[in-house]
Amino acid sequence: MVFDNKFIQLRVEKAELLKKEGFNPYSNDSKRNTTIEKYLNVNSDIEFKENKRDEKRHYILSGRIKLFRIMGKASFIQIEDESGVLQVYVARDNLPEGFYNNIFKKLIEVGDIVEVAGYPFVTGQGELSLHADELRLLTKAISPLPEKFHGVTDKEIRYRKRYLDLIMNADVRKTFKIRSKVISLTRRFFEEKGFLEVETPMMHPIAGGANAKPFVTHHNALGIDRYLRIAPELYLKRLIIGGFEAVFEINRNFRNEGMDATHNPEFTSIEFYWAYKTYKDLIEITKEYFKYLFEHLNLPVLLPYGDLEINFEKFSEIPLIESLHTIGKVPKEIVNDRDKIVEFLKSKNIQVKSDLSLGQLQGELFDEFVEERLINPTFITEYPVDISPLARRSDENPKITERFELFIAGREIANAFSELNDPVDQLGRFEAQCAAKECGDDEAHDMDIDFVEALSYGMAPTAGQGIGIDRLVMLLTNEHSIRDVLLFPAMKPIHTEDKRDESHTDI
RNA sequence: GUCUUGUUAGCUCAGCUGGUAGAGCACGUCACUUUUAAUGAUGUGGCCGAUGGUUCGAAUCCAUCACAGGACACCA
Repeated sequence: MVFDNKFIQLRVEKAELLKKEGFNPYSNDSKRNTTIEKYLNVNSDIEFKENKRDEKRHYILSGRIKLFRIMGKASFIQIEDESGVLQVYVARDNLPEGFYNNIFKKLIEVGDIVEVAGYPFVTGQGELSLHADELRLLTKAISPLPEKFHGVTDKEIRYRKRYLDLIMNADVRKTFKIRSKVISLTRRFFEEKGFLEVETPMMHPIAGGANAKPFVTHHNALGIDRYLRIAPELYLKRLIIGGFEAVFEINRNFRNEGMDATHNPEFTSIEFYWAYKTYKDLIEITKEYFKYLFEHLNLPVLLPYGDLEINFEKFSEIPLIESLHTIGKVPKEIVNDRDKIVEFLKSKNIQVKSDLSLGQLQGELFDEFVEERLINPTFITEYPVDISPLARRSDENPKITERFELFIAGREIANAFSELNDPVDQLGRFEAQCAAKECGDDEAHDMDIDFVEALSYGMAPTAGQGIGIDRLVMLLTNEHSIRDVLLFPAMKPIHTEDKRDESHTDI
């Protein structure tokens, strides 16, 4: 049974007793007329009043009981609502005859949600409190809360029962409020710039726009498989072709890959596309975007992140090949020589597939020696074309693309480029990806002939960018696991899924 | 996927080289009308993650599994 725990049984009995006494343990008639935060602000003058109280003021507040201190004929309880914590003084003689001894002390406890009415006063210890003349149970909690001092610290419980984590840990609520603000500010920033928010499909016939393994689902009516999207890119570009000149989408992507501190199977990104612009313009708007976030979130430009301090006034820009030498300390003479790179990697005990191209090997060098050293915001530019199947070639050097990735605290935060709009080139790149797939690269792009056809109608020169919102929020909230910025991170089921699998077959 | 650490009361945690399972909080009972994790007294509470094995005897040793944390690998 779900409720066979003895502590729960006791509480269920209390709920029954309350019903017998004529009190609904789940009443639906809250009369709350202010929040705790407002109450504390409005009554901050009470300490200067005579007797440190004002019996003429009267408020009704609600919240969950977090602490319960009974001292004979009077008690202090602490209640918490979304806005804050309030101490309430509850004395026998201020309540109806018998209520304090028989109901309050016996049947109401930590975890319950109550409504209190009374006037403001300041205690001998100097805490602005509420002097209650009425106390009512709104909701009985039949499961006891975790320990009042340590709370829940077990990560497994915190992620699986996020509601408990939120009840017990005020900072967790704060983190998710910041997350919400980041998304709201992001939306506002791009709207103010004239971008149009759009929604493109989450179920794709071809999983394109990134290199990743997709989740597969099935459409019964059509009898066909669909892929949960790994990126919205190819749809957003179709909209640019259609004549929208600035679009963005903030939404979930799904990638069927491993889970760790920076990867969750579903994650949120913003992608935006801007016609008649280049990746150079994106560097500028990205700097502006960060400035906007920092101003509106009141964050210091020298942002602490773990042991690091990141300077958000110090954005720098460096081409990938150059960074290999200047930041990664890879000998200058080898970075453009395929064989020498292979030899170098071997000497460092790094295993790579034998058939990698020069561009791919340069990417390996970057991942290995440069990425983790990029602490202050750094735009790495001019990516090799072989690792950028959707980016426009540089006019000066067809081997590299007009692309950048933004790295902060050793992590990729954004990926952007001037978009490839030559349909013939795009077709060729898809074909190369397909060849790679034949050779065992199961994350290479699939051919999307419909997209190539769309391009053939002409896409204005366009720049586009994706930003990982989860990792951005991690950075801004000083969290080091993606699970701490996702309300409900993916977790393995506790019980075996045998039954589920059986029922699955007859769909 | 590999390595590593953990899983004991509702929660936070002890439990040594194997010998009848412990504390604090919470809960029950009693006392207490200005406390701040209130306090004092007293009591209840456990399939020691699961399954096997070794042993006269296992929370403890061994193996397998499950879940979680960390590191690495994979992953642009």
